[in-house]
Amino acid sequence: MDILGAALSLLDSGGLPALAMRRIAAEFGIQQSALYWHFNSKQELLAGLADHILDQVAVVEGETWQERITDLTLNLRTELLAHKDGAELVATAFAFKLGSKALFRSFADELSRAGLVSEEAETAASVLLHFVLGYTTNEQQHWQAASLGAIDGEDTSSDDLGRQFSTDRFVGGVALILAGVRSRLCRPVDAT
Amino acid sequence: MDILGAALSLLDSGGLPALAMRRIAAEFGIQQSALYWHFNSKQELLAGLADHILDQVAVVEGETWQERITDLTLNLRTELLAHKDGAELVATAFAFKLGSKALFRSFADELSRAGLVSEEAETAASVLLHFVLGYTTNEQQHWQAASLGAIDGEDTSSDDLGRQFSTDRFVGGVALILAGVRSRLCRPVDAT
DNA sequence: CTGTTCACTGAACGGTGTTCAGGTTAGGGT
DNA sequence: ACCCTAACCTGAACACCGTTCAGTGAACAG
Repeated sequence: MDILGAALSLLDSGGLPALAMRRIAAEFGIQQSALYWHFNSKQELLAGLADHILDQVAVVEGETWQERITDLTLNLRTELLAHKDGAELVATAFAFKLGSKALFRSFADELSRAGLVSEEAETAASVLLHFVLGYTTNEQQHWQAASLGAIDGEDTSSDDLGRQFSTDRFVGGVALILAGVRSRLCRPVDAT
Repeated sequence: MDILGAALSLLDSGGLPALAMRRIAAEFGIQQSALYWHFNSKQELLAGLADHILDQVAVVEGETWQERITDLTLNLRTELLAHKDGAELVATAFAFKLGSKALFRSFADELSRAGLVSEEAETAASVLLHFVLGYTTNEQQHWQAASLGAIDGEDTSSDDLGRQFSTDRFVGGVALILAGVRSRLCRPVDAT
């Protein structure tokens, strides 16, 4: 299924607007109607592309569970930022189906292993995922809009929103969530 | 500007797909091209509609700051669920511009008043907003898909994802974040 | 030689956001 | 009474979009 490869290179060069069925088909050297033999709809194709991107997130080897989860969020963010409109694509595909449930399980399992009961682990995984996807989507759109405005000569240095997005801000959000997780660990007396 | 009123009633009855420029114009009794005198693009119209929806979130009067913030997230979620595709609309408009920065400030100010330094207050506000928007978007799409499947006779009772969405799950996520916030409050010695 | 499945073509259908030149009203300045 | 300017809107087009469907050819099993 190298159609997704063609779609990915199209995404990298032109962003989400470039992902039209006609363009994907042309990039793959095919007629647009032929795509509907491989995918039932464009939404399914995009979901497949999102999964294909998420498959590339590097696996993580940290000392403590907090390092491992932080690294996982950072790797995820890096992979999303690696493709133009990558965060928005994955975020919408994630909403479409429960999008790459594997990723959700990665977080939930790590949190379970850390000592959370499964329901709280899933809650925390949900909070983490929504933050990573939402924050990174905003961040990426901000940078891309800024680089577009730079061409048009917009003033971007006095942009006080600019300091709102950074790796430090990002890990700050993750750390806040993990602080909440820690408080859930100490409470039960029989923490195995 | 009652165009937004026409658009809102159209959203309530038909969801996001009903928000086509032609349909909005027809509902308002106007030609579609006339909409471009009032808004520069569809995206601006949608952003205005999102703001119009967010203006309706009830103001909150709680005892403690944690009650106030929890109530604020609940009111926000309620307002998003009140309109078909409301959560998705607001989430995408929120990404477009910093969408109703007023809402962000409501959270950040409340957290500042609780005793967080301003940078951490903004981080926590960001985490809260992304969770509310992301979770509610997923939740709404799940219910709407389920009510569509119910017509087609799909089995919805054995859906193990069904238990993933509820008010309790939602406040659980908020509570987890607030637990993280509390841990930030006790750390500085001179917590005023 | 026949039949079936796979992979695809070519052409169309109905819909979309956006643009643009031009028309219509209302109101203020002189 | 005149003109001008601004607000507001029309009508028609433009260039796309996702999706469908009847048909074509190659590969391959019996």
